[in-house]
Amino acid sequence: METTDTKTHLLDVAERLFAEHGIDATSLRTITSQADVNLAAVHYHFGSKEGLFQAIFARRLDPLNADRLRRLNASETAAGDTPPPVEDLVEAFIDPALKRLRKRESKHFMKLMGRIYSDPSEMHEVIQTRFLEVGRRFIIAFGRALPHLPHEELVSRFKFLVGAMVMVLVDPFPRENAPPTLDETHYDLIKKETPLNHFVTFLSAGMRAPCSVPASPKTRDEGVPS
Amino acid sequence: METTDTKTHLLDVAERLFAEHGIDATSLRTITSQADVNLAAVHYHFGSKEGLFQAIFARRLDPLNADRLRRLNASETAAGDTPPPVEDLVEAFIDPALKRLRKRESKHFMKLMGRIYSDPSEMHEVIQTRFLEVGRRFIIAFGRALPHLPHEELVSRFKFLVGAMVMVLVDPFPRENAPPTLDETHYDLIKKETPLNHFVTFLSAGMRAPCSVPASPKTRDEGVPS
DNA sequence: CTTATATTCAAACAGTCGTTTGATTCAAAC
DNA sequence: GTTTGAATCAAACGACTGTTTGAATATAAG
Repeated sequence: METTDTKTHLLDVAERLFAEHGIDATSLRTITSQADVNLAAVHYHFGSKEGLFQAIFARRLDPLNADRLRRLNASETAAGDTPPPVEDLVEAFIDPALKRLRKRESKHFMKLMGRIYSDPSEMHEVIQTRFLEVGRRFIIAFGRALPHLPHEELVSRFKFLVGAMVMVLVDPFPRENAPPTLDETHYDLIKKETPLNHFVTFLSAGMRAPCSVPASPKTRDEGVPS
Repeated sequence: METTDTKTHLLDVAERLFAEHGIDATSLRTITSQADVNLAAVHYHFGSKEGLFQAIFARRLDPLNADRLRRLNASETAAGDTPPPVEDLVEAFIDPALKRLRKRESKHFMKLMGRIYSDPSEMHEVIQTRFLEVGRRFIIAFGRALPHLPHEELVSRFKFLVGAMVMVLVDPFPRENAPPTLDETHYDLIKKETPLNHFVTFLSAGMRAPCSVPASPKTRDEGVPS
């Protein structure tokens, strides 16, 4: 019955190292030595390095997306016939991620997930596939709440929203653009994480903005000024 | 005088491969074979793989940031005593990047830069150092345009802005959440890039949003509600 | 105890990596 | 022509990678 211990221990150590140093830069020997298990244990329990990677995502990503969809459904039923307010949609998408970022258990995974968004490897399409349904559902919901918005601009705005979230996942602390002062260490670090209401306020205002003018006449390609 | 040809050729091929497949996943042998130069040429001209990487950024990042600061200064002098409108600040920050994204010359580099933002390697701090002054200047400018905003929330919002931009740099096309249909290939791909006015509209509205309420009483950490 | 199954282990495999070396080619200077 | 320095080249270096193997060990069943 030590199997489960070895497996979960490997998952924990690997997701932390993957998040901190990247996937390619983390060797199986580093993982297994820090986890105090034999090198071959990875292939015995997960088949390969990519199997280990996929197991990490299978463990955490599905509950995260299920949480998002659950809260989206709750907002929609609570709103009845009318579409739910934009704030609720933003919060239903963002808060499940921020909540996990605050919890020690999923902290490293959320950073890893943020990193994966801008990774081109085959790992990318794995989570992109898992993310597809959630993205589709939220775009539909935002489209109902903002029916005046052209579909193309709606997709752009949802991408901005995801980008803002990813940036916070990768680098959760709203650090000053200067090295931290000494008395900052007295603060509880949890309190310094980007708060949910910052997210909701900013992104809801952006989502609600009127449509862009079809073309900005100034600052075309470059060079010759108009 | 073939030195310059070899050097720039190496830079061009390397920045394309780094952007497409990642830095760790791109070997020097892949680069040199695609560039039709000898393997040792990398170490002769750049000293190491990281030297090559830094040369790629030295070539493109400083002009990009100089462009941003030039436009920021232009907006500030045009506005006189009053702070420039938020739209101009957003555009001064975003447009130099989007402009280069449209140009074939810097297209791959912008994607590479977007990827670096969520990379933890030592490369990250290299560009973070170069980015520091620009970020500081823009945060000051936004703070003048939005004096009612607490500094902490201002920093959060600027991070959202950067995150939205990075997401677009990494994945420039506002693709549907479905595989592209056949007739999409008839469109000019340039026309499908995320337009600047989508950016400015969304991010200016988010920047201008009123301050968040200090704490959202609902949905605290989890479990026990306060 | 014996058998069978699941797990761990040390050791090696074949391959790739960034880097270095030393000879060779090339172009301009004298 | 000779010399000098920069530039290119094939070849190898040692280290590290993910993966595989087969024996050793533990655990539980018959």
